[in-house]
Amino acid sequence: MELNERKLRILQAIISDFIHSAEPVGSRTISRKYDMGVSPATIRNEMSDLEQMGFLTHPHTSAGRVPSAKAYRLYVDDLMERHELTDEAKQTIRQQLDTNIMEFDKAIEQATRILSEITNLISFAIAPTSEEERLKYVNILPANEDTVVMMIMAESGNLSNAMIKLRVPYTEEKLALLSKVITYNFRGKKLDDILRTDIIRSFETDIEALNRLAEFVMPSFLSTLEDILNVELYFDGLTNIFSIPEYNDMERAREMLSMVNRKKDFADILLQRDSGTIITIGDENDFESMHDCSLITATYRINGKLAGKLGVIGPTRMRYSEITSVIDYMTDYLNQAFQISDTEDT
Amino acid sequence: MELNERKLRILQAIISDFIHSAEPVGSRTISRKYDMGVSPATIRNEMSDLEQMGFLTHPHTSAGRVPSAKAYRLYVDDLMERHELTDEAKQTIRQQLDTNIMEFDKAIEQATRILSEITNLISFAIAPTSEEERLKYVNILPANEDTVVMMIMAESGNLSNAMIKLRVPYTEEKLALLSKVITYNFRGKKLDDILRTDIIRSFETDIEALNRLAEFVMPSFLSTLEDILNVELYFDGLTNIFSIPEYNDMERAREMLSMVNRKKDFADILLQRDSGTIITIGDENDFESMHDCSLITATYRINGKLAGKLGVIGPTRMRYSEITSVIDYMTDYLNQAFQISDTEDT
DNA sequence: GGTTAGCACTCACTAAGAAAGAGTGCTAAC
DNA sequence: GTTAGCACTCTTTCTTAGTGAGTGCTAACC
Repeated sequence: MELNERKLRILQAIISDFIHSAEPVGSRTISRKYDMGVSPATIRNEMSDLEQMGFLTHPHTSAGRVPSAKAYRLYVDDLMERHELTDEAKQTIRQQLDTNIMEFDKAIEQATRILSEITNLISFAIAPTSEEERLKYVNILPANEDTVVMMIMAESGNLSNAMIKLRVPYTEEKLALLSKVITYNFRGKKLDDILRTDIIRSFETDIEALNRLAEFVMPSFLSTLEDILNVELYFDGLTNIFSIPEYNDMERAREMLSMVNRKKDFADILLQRDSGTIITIGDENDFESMHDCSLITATYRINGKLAGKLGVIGPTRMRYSEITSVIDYMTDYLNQAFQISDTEDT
Repeated sequence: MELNERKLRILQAIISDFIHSAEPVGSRTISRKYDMGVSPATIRNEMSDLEQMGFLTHPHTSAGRVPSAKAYRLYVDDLMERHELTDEAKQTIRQQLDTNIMEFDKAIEQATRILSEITNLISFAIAPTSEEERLKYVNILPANEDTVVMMIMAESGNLSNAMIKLRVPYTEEKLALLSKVITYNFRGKKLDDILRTDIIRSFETDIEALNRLAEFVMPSFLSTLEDILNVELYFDGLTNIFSIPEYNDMERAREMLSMVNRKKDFADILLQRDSGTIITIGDENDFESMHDCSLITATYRINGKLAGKLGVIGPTRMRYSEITSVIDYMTDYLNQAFQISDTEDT
């Protein structure tokens, strides 16, 4: 059977109606609202064809039609019009994502927040995977009498701190010296590799007092490196679930949130996805538990290299067009903002 | 009417049964499970008295009894036995809260997580209010070619970073100098006061190049100070709401989460509370929307001065005894861990 | 041959009624 | 003061019937 012009128009009408109403769409609704120029009966015939072709389903005999994953796929690939963000929308995003005063992890967190606010879905972001991450320098500074703070800077600009409680006295000079020694030893090495070396052996200085300090500092150094390497996962808009009709059922809402709560698993799902803006709809998702969700992710880059992901998860019925536009705009913006050789002039 | 021995025993039985079952408790249940030595009829009479005294209510004529806020108050003040944490429980908490390698804000965040896991309720913490917070030093370090990172250390050990994108070239020496100048200018001053001064005027150096750098740095400096002063609010265990029978009703679950989502308001509620371990039950809470919740908060201190709060929110039916023990143990531990003159030897 | 009106049919949803079960409240006897 | 007995209340669950939205089929129409 052929997917002719009229069938496409009807399908499109059904999809956009359903996306907004969340109610199965009947033939009369279409003929009334979308001015097809044919009677409901004709539309019914077409709908019946579309159903046979796998684009529509029936919750039950006497209900209207609901788009299938296949229909959304067609819609996303061919039918939907590209949504252009208004200038105000763009400006709001830029303002709230003011990257001049943010480290990128804060910016990502903020992006997640904005995204859930705009889309009314659950949004998430995963920080860049940093297997290639290399150490830039370490800096140890005094905090209190018996506490120091260690800053670890990675080449990408990824930054992490640790407070370390020392059991030995220190002076600022010694800290500075120790920082230099550690930096000298490990600069330019992959964090991953540093973690794998037998650090206690590889690290040796002839200065006794420094070694004593290092004894306290090294464990924190390692665990902080681990922290940096751990993929950080951000979520926002979890309570939006209450305004999504698909999750009016307590059981489904719980299921959704518990899926999102198994952060390790969810991070794996994200890490496995290809780069670029990817939409997976319903059973296109590899995981059983996501068979009636859609997932949209896009990749952002820090300095053109490290890549993280930003996206939303929700019911298959979602406003794909607007949402992808927002996500794309945000990732574009982040890419620019965290480009190392950003030489634009303002 | 007098609250005699037997009435108290019955009340206690009802409360502990209801705390675990979440079902209205009938006279037969009490006589069967708690071996009162009297018949259900007698217990019914006593229950009727207790109801008249305001300790019990009736969802409807033919249901069992449910403790009122007044009953929980009595229970919390007089009836409940102090719950002693097991050594394993204590050890688990200590292990997970390993403060040797954490700044206090991470520790607080972690504490919130542990608390919700143990209690199966929604837990929260508010970072110390820092009106008295004073600047210790500022340190600006290179990050990338055109980006630097500014570290602001407060006297309490509160630490904050900002990445700053410069539009002018810099050298490490200049950054170090600028750090020193800023530190020199503002060291020991209240963050609050620094924010209020006309910073551009008050801050002047005769070195032209430095001024140019400062131009880019100062806005970030200020906004980071603001960040530190903003009370940070942590939540965890939000999805626990699905396993609490009181929130089986979608509407109530949403209400609960939306209350907790209005972070500003919720922070205000917390800030208004007295210090120490405070339990407010049902309509003892000032806010209408919290009239069927109980709130338990405890105060922790950083360096004996700055005080934040840690606690849980849930239905009035909660395991007060265990929960307060856990919270108290955690705050005690935090107090010790972040005591400035901690001289214990291990 | 495509289009349409007409109509029987399906199925979710709602309301109303009936039956069951848990628990109270009262009374009268112990 | 305590208890057994029993009527009564109210929720919960299960039926049953009615309603309405929407389909699917057929026969007529252009």
